[in-house]
Amino acid sequence: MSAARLRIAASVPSIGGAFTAEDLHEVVSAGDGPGIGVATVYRAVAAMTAAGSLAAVGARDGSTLYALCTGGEHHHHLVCTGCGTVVGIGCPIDGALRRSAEEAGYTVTSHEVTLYGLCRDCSGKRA
Amino acid sequence: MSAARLRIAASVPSIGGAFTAEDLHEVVSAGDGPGIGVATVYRAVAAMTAAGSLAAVGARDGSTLYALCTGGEHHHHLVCTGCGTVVGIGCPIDGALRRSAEEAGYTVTSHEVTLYGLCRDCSGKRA
DNA sequence: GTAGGTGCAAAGGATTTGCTTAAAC
DNA sequence: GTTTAAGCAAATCCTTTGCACCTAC
Repeated sequence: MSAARLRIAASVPSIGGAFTAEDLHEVVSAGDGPGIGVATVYRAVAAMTAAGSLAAVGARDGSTLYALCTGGEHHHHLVCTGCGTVVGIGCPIDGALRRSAEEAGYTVTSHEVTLYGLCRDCSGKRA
Repeated sequence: MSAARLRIAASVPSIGGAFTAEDLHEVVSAGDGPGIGVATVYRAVAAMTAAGSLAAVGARDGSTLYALCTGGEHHHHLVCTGCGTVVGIGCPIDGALRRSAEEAGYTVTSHEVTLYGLCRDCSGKRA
């Protein structure tokens, strides 16, 4: 792995939640050392998404939101719309739903599930 | 409702499935009468989405996919990746999942669920 | 020595916005 | 007569790509 990708990978956890490519580029560029190009950030994000360590968790103002993702078993994400923190959640696409889809003649090949809400802190601040 | 919106609304069912704004503009422009601007199509789509008669059902090549949506009760969509046909499905976000989110300190405010698969026809063609 | 990655800048595409004109109530 | 929307074009924004250079194996 190259130095640029290492720096990018190291910057992701410091954001602590969902981020856009622009956010990430900003954080990476804020660090020391030479500048890192936007294209490199996009390429790294694409690579990490393909590798399963990042996941797209929605969009904000037309740009894609990404978040750190445990590469483990199948799950989805719950994003706090207040602060951007993300937690993993189980997959709600169970046998019954899949079966009803098959009764309609469909073979389900993939699915996307994302929940949005407020975390404890943001919920409290809002009250 | 204006003539342009009427023509746009009338064109949507003729597509018979998911479509991009560009698709819709093409179909609308293919009809008789004067041309309809791209901006008008986007404005109409936004209005119909806000009204609940259209829904965003994913993306294709960076452009948003829309589909006709019964404005009725809460549901989600299953999109055929072969031909673009869309069927409504029940919401799998049940009490258990919501409760587990609340145990994590989150108040769920909204969610997105989209399934992708192959309809009977496309599944057959593929075999 | 070669393959892959980087940086910069430019290209590409989708969507939005400004402004003037036309239509509806 | 006023308000709302259309139409056209330009602008904006996110993302991808081309290309020359550099680094690592």
